[in-house]
Amino acid sequence: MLKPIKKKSVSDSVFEQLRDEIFSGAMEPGEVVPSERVLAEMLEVNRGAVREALKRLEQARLISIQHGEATRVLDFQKTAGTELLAELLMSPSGDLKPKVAIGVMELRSAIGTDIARRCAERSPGLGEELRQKAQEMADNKKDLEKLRELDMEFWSLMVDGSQNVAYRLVFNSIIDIYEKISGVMAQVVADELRDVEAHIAIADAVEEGRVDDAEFYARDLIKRGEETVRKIADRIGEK
Amino acid sequence: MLKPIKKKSVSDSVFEQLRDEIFSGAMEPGEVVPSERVLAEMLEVNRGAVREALKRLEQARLISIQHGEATRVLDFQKTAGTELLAELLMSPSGDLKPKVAIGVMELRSAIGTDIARRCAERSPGLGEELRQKAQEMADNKKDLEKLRELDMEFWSLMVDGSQNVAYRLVFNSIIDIYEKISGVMAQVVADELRDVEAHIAIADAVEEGRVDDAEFYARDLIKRGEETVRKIADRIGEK
DNA sequence: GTGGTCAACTGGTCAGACCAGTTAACCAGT
DNA sequence: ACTGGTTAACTGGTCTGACCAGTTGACCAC
Repeated sequence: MLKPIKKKSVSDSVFEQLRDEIFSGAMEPGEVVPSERVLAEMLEVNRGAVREALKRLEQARLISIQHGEATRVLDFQKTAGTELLAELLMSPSGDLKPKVAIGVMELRSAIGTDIARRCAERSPGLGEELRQKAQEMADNKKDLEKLRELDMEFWSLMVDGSQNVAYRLVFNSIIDIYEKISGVMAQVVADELRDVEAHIAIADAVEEGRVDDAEFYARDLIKRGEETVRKIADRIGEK
Repeated sequence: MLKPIKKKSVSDSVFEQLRDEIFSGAMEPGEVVPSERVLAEMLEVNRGAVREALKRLEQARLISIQHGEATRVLDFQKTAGTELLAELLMSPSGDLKPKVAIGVMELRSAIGTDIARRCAERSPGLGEELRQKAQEMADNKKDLEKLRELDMEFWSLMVDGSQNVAYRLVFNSIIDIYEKISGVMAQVVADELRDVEAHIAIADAVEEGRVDDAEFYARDLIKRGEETVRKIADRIGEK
């Protein structure tokens, strides 16, 4: 199928180039970034475009800008938020970093279990809607990509039910990853996607406010993807 | 003590103003943002300053910009990452939103326990350093602010030890909150800060690779702050 | 040594022009 | 009635070139 063409503006390119330099370690924390005028000259673009890119890098906590002083690279590992996870997961060449991938799956497990618990605690009324979503999954058992979408919606409901904005924001960053590498992801969590019974079990537990059960079923479900990723990473590590 | 003066640039002001409009709901998801030229005129600033602010909002996933089309407000609850937690926690007037605060503490609990476990699993060598940090805490039992800093360093070591970038990024966002409201925070987690024994117990568990113990002690330690915040929030809710 | 001055950086702001993509209304031609 | 081309009026994207405003360090006078 045809897809919309991604346009890249000049400031986007500047942003990406500097971001990759920082992620790759070519520009180290504390190092000074060339001045805006110099950067503009080096990249053969307007200073305004450079400034826009620098503002974005600053917003992403990758650099520190101070009027009058030189702009410096920050240690993004100590300052950035989860919104950078997806970009961090992918090396500039396009393949995934195994260690980061494992980390993401662990994060997913850590919050996923508590999301289920809080949802059961605070929003038992969502049980019915959750079960419907699970039923939809049962009706689409063959289309892995569709399943992935439905599973995402299932969990999105749960996150809403947990009534926790912090979880919501972390969830957003994880979903961001899912959508950027949906093909790989659907494979990795295929086991989870196909287990409609587990989804229903969670829905029932939520509906009846059985917080421990909701957490238990969620943990049991989520851990599979984590283990799959770990196995794949190990295999890559052996090479 | 004297503090450095915070300077605010024009584009910062534009950014904050629009961000608050979005956070407060005054600008709803899907709504169109006035065009750059109009915004510049309304705010009586240069268009370049407006563009820089819009680029930052775009990076923060609060708006969507498309060449030729109108710029639109996104549903930040469905797109933003954890870097916005601190800003989201504080209402424009300056006080804290109880519901968000509870959410942050739950997130802290969810990842904190697994951080301890992974640290014990992957970096038992850190045990000694952790114990030293705990000892430092014992030496500064009276200075709550100092304790808070040391506790932060203790946990930062643990996050390093967990060898999980995803946890690191979430941790960064939480620390960001700690530092923006350090006074309040030190009070809320005072119980945790003063319990040096618990910190040492975790350090020992890490050193000997006792993953379950590390997790258990961490959970026991962290849950106190969570409960404190919940109590305070309940008290506010009663009013 | 203290404090003033100045030049040479840095980033911040600005006005005004033009390029480029999107949309909708209009207008052929089929 | 539909298709496709044209045009005008938006939108954001890029650019030039200027000036304002902090920071630093070298230099100088007291």
